[in-house]
Amino acid sequence: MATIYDVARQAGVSAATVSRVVNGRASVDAALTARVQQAMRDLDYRPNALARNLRRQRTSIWAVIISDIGNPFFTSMVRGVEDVAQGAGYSVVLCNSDEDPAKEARYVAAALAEQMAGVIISSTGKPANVNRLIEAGTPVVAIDREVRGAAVDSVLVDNEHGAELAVEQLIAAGYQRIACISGPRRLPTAQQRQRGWAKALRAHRRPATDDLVRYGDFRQEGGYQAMAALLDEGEQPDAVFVANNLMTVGAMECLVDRGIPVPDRMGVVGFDDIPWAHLVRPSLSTVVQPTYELGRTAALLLAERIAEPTRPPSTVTLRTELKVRESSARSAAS
Amino acid sequence: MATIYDVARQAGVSAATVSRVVNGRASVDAALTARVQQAMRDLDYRPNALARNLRRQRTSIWAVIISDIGNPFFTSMVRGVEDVAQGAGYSVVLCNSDEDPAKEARYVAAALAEQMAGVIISSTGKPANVNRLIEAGTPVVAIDREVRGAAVDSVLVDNEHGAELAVEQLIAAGYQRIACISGPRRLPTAQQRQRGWAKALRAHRRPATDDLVRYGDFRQEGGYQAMAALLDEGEQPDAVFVANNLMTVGAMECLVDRGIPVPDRMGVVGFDDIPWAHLVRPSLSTVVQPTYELGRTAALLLAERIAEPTRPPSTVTLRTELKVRESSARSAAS
DNA sequence: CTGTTAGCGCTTTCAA
DNA sequence: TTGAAAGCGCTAACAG
Repeated sequence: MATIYDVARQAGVSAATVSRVVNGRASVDAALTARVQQAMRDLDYRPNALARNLRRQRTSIWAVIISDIGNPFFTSMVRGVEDVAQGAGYSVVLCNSDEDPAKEARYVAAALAEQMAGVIISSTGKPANVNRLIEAGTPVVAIDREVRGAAVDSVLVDNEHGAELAVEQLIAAGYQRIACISGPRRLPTAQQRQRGWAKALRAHRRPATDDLVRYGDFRQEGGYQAMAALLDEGEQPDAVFVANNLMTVGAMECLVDRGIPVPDRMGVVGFDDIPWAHLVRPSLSTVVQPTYELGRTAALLLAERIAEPTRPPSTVTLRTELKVRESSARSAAS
Repeated sequence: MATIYDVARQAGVSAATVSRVVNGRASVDAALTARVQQAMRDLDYRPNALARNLRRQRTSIWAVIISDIGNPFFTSMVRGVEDVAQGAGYSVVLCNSDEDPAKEARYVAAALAEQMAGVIISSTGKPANVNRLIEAGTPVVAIDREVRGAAVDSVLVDNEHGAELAVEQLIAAGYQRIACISGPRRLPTAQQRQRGWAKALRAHRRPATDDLVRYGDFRQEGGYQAMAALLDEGEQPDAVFVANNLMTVGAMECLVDRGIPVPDRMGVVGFDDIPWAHLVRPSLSTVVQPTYELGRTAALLLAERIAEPTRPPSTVTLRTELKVRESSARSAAS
């Protein structure tokens, strides 16, 4: 690999001049600029970002640490981040923590060691990881999941309200015993959605007892098992609110396997959409989150924090919306 | 951020000794080691990877450049890569080229500038990008998509054979005019799958003419449009082989919208599975790829190439398997 | 406008 | 076993 000195020699100038040309700096003589550019082409010169970053004490890469790359939720979120990042001159790399705090810790350590310019993180729930970033002075924005015990810019959605909407709809459709498949207890999103479920039920004087709740892992398999548990353990719900998209798919799968017709014998509403929700039969009613906007907003916030590191952290909460499809619209009352 | 010199001062040793401790090097006196470790803890010292990498002339990060993070195909592939990488002491970052050669070029440039230890790439089809890596001496492995015009380690699947299996099954089920929704013309995977379709048809003396082929973009929307075109332009196929998973979903969507019953009036087989293929009604028959294994194998190949940079490139081809579900199993002959 | 010089933080000879 | 010193490739003062 050619270095800046090779280029300098070839062009008959100093390394500083090459550096100026590379960085489009102030008035370098046109003739020299041309010579340098020619030399760079001849030598196929590529600046070594490692050296540059070391010297500058900053990089131009953002890390997005997501908790499950298998969740389509993140697909469009990442696009939102990328679009903003690119406009602001940053590259984005994705790190998949797979809901594993240890894996997340490794990526946080890497982001720190590599002096990443900023981090957007959908936390697995360990505030320690986020705090490590903050203490080291790395600009960071929490996305999707609030991080308790860390003063950090955050972009969230109104989880509780979205869950209420979902349950209200099930109630309006005439369902009586509405269960909840919640997520990992440590995750605020799961807690908030479960709380929304309970709140809506209580508002209508319906039971919102523990035996109507099961906890999954936010994966398809977890949804399947939670649904099975609900069915097997004699609670006899006639509807279920599922706190995340992948688990909703799993729950549906279970219902299909058991031959329980949806929505007639079981109403289903899930939190967060899936791109093919309407292809599934019956099509899935879901609480839709503005995923792209979530990513965009987080990126904007990150850019602002980088520009102004000392300003107090802010939280943006985006609205969710209920999309009623077939799975929650019973044709006949029970 | 504390530097190695801060630690050295605090522990009353030289920076070299700290470095030795950090890197677990040869015999450093036990007492000194203890003092250094204490100092590191006191100062919350984290080695600066930029400086280290600059000095060592290598990093411990692999970049995986994928063409569409929205495709579940990549989810499990990435897990395969991560599992091997971690065992070998590397971190993995994901870059989403979004099927855009320009975006891909940017990530290749970044990988080069950041002196990434290796790259696994599902190419958008521009050999130039891959060649840039090879010429710069960066270890690289092509995954899923062969790169023509580049001598590179590759992990592929038997696309042509998988497509043949799919079409054979449609023929066996009694379908007569079997269309093909192929992918971007520039992509070898699309070409190979289309070729497999044609080969199977010819083997049975069936027409495999151009008017039975439409080209999508490997996205859901493209599949929808291609299906619509097939329907609207008077070809009247009674079955369709779709060259990728997302497009299969789009095609199904179109069929639902048009009220065309699958598999009775239209048989469908797609290439590459989706995690919820059996939830869709009718459930989707697909050619299944060993995605996790694909990732694993690519990672293994990359590790080997890093260890032995001069060995000739090798290509590993993995087998596909046909999973027959409802969408290709017509109950009554036409 | 251009070149000289001094590091960024780390590792690695080379001596002691 | 330990330390001093050089230098990875680049940028940013500072002179000229």
